Amino acid sequence: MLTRGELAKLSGVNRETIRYYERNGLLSVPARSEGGYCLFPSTAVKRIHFIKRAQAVGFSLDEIKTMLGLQDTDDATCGDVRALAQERLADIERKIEMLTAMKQTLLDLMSDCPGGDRPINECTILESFSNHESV
Amino acid sequence: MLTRGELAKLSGVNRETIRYYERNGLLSVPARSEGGYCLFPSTAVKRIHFIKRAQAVGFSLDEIKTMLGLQDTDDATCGDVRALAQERLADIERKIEMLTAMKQTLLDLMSDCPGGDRPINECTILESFSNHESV
DNA sequence: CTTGACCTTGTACCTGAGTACAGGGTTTAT
DNA sequence: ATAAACCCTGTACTCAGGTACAAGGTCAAG
Repeated sequence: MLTRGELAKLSGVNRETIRYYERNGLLSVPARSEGGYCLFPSTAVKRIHFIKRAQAVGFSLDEIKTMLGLQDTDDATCGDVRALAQERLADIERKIEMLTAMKQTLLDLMSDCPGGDRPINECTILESFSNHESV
Repeated sequence: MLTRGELAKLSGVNRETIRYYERNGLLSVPARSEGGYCLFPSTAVKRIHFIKRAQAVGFSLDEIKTMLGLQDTDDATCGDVRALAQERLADIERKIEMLTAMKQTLLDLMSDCPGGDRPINECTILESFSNHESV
C-alpha cells in the first residue's frame, strides 16, 4: 500500500493532482491507516499511467473516467471503447482540416507579399486584414 | 459608428465578449459619444470575424493580438509581417504534426482492436493504456 | 416626462486541469 | 522527547476565454 506522496512519486504526478483525481472519481476512494493516512493499492500507479497515456492521445478526464468505468463493467464491450476512440479521431481530424485550411490561407497571403523593407502600409498581408482602427 | 450592442449583434458574439476583447487589447479603445457610450468603427466587425476565424484553428487570443498589433506599428516592414506569418505557419505545422501523431496512435489502437461485442477485458485499446511504460 | 430599451462600470462566476497554501495531525529518526 | 518530514482537510488560486449580474446613466417613443 502507498501513501499519497509515494503514489505521486511512483506515478510521476503532483501529489495535488492525485487529490484532484480522487475528487473527480478517477481514483477509487482510498483505504485509511490508523492515523488517517490514505492507503492506495499499488495498482493505482498503473491507473494513473493509464490516465496520462489516454490524455496524451486527446481524451478528456471525463472520457477517461468513462473508460475506467467500462473496465469495471462486466457487460461493456470493445465496441463501447471503440466508439469513444472514433469520436476522438473525428475530433482530431476536424482540427487537422481547420489547421490545414488556415495554413493555406497564410501561404497564399505570404506568396502575395514580397516582404523585405517595404513599408507596412504597402503590405498585402495586413491589407487582407484590412482594418484601419487607430492605436 | 456602432455601439457595443450593435457590434455584438453584427459580429455574432456576446456583448460581454467585446468588453473582454477591449480589456485585453484586441480591440482598440473605442471613441465615446456625448453620453459616454462606446462608439466602434464599423471595421471592428471585420476584426472580430478575424479573431474568431483565427481562434477556430487554435490560435490563442495573445497570438491573435500580436498579429493584429502589427498594423499599429509604424516602423514595421513587410518583412516583419512576413516573419510573423512565418512563425504562425511554423506553429500551425507543429500543431498539425502533433495532431497527426495523435491520430496515428488512435488508428493503430483501433486497428488492433476489432471492436464489436468482445468483452472489455479483451480490449486491446484499454490494454495498451494499461501496459506501456512510456507516454 | 415617463417608460423601456439600451448603455456604463465593476466585480463575481464558469469550465478544465490542475497547483498552492494554511493550519493542523502523524510518523520516524535522533 | 523532540524536530523533521511527512500527511490530513479545506479553501483559494492559476490560466484562457469568456459569461452574468447589479447599480446606475442615457436615449427615443409615446
